Amino acid sequence: MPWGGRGFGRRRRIISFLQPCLLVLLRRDQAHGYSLLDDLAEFGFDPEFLDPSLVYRALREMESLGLVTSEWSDESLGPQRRVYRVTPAGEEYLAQWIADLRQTRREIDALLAAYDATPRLDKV
Amino acid sequence: MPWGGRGFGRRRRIISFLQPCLLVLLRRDQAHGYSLLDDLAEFGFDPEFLDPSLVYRALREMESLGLVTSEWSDESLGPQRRVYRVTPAGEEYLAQWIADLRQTRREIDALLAAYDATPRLDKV
DNA sequence: TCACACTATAGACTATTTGTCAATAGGTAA
DNA sequence: TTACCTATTGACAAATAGTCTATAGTGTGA
Repeated sequence: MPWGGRGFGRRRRIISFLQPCLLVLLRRDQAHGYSLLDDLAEFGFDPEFLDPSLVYRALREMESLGLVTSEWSDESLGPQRRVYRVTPAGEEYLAQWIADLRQTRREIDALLAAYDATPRLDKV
Repeated sequence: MPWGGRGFGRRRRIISFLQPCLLVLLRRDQAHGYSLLDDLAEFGFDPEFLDPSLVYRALREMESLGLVTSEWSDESLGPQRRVYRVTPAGEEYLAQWIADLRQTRREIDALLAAYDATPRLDKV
């Protein structure tokens, strides 16, 4: 065959928006999953419709990658909390992620510009 | 159970960047899959690494949704081409998609702003 | 005239990511 | 002792993305 499959190669996708948002919040201050659930509203997540398991899963996955660490804390009332904080590796990773998002932003801008440059025929 | 799963609810995801890009290109002028492969470079896709099957699949899926229509054309040399064009429904859908991307852009901006506002401790 | 390259489309399969749903458990207040 | 809020986890299903292979027409050069 001439070239075979190629996919997107090295190209990173636009999403996994949740994880960088969590890292940015944790960078400000260590926190536990349940509180982050509300803090995410800052980035457009509606706490009312965001399933907590998505947040917990994202945190555990980042921990498995060494981007955050956690420890149990029972300083508060109610059930124990797992408190997360960002590691130096997490800082590095986030920096890349941010660079990626800036690129993504440029690509979205390119699409929006192209859209705006071609007026809809039935509206002219 | 108190609330049960909630996911992101109605929230549309950021991706499927490919499909809106294709619609924007087709809105400019009808085209066939293979030529779109190169045109996508405008939006940051590297034609060298973009697997053609992704483009064809996206086009067929959009056709099944009634966003585009296609017809065979053998006006050219070489194998037959399936030429696509946008339907009014596709126009409507794209308009929503664009609105969505503007929102996405705002959310990315919010994240970037939050990131920039919190200097990295070990670099202060 | 055969091999090869290029244009063009399609299908099957895998992997990854997202989203849903249910379970568990400590504490408080009625 | 029931109901409710905080808090975390796991299993599973659905959707999306990515890889690889197959097919086929046409032109070019050995």
